[in-house]
Amino acid sequence: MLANAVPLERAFYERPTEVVAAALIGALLVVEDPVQGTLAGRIVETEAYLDQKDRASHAAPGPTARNIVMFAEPGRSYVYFIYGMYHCLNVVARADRAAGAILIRAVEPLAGLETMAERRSAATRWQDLASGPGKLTRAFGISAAHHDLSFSEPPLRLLAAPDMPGNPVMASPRIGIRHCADWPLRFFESNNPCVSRSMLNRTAHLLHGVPWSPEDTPIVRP
DNA sequence: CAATAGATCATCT
DNA sequence: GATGATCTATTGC
Repeated sequence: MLANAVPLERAFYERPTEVVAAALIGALLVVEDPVQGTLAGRIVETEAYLDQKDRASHAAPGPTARNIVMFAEPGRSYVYFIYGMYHCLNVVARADRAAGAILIRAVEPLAGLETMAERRSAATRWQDLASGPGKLTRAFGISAAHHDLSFSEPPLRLLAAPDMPGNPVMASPRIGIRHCADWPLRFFESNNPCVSRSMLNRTAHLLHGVPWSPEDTPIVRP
């Protein structure tokens, strides 16, 4: 599967952030570990973080030392450290020259499961090796060393979704934020056991056509 | 099941 | 000095 997979090209990332976030569902994340070899997973959950009008986004205050890559070249990584303990992996993407990034929240492990299991001893089933943004970076060994790298060459690669049947994509509010908590910018594959938390008890809906964006505005904005 | 506490630090006010 | 795009263990129904 990995042998025939094609890297995502620049045009893929140069679209509205929420469109790219939805389109990443089903794509393959591949990380070359210098010691353990190839680790791979199929993306099953993402969240879009927009520009200054999105108060939940790191880009909201405008460019700073930490978030500057969100304003820079699409198709590169934005890795940050949070809660004194975890790293989060983002993909820079947007249509204009504003800012935007997509948090990779969960993947379905495909290769390197033994390495992931060693690093994620708390996981009791393979579906939970990377079923959350912090779990994923721990399983894949992603750290600050992976910040601001291209996704088009090792050690970080994003490959187009293989021509495989996948379940429908759904949208819901983002998780773990205070501001703009109603914006439906979380995307996940329905009925996939590798999606983080429970998708129940949350208002999720099937994604028809392009994802919602703030300009559409039926949602109550703070 | 659901709710909560604690770990732990880079970043920004 | 407070905050946070989290995870895990533990407690209580």
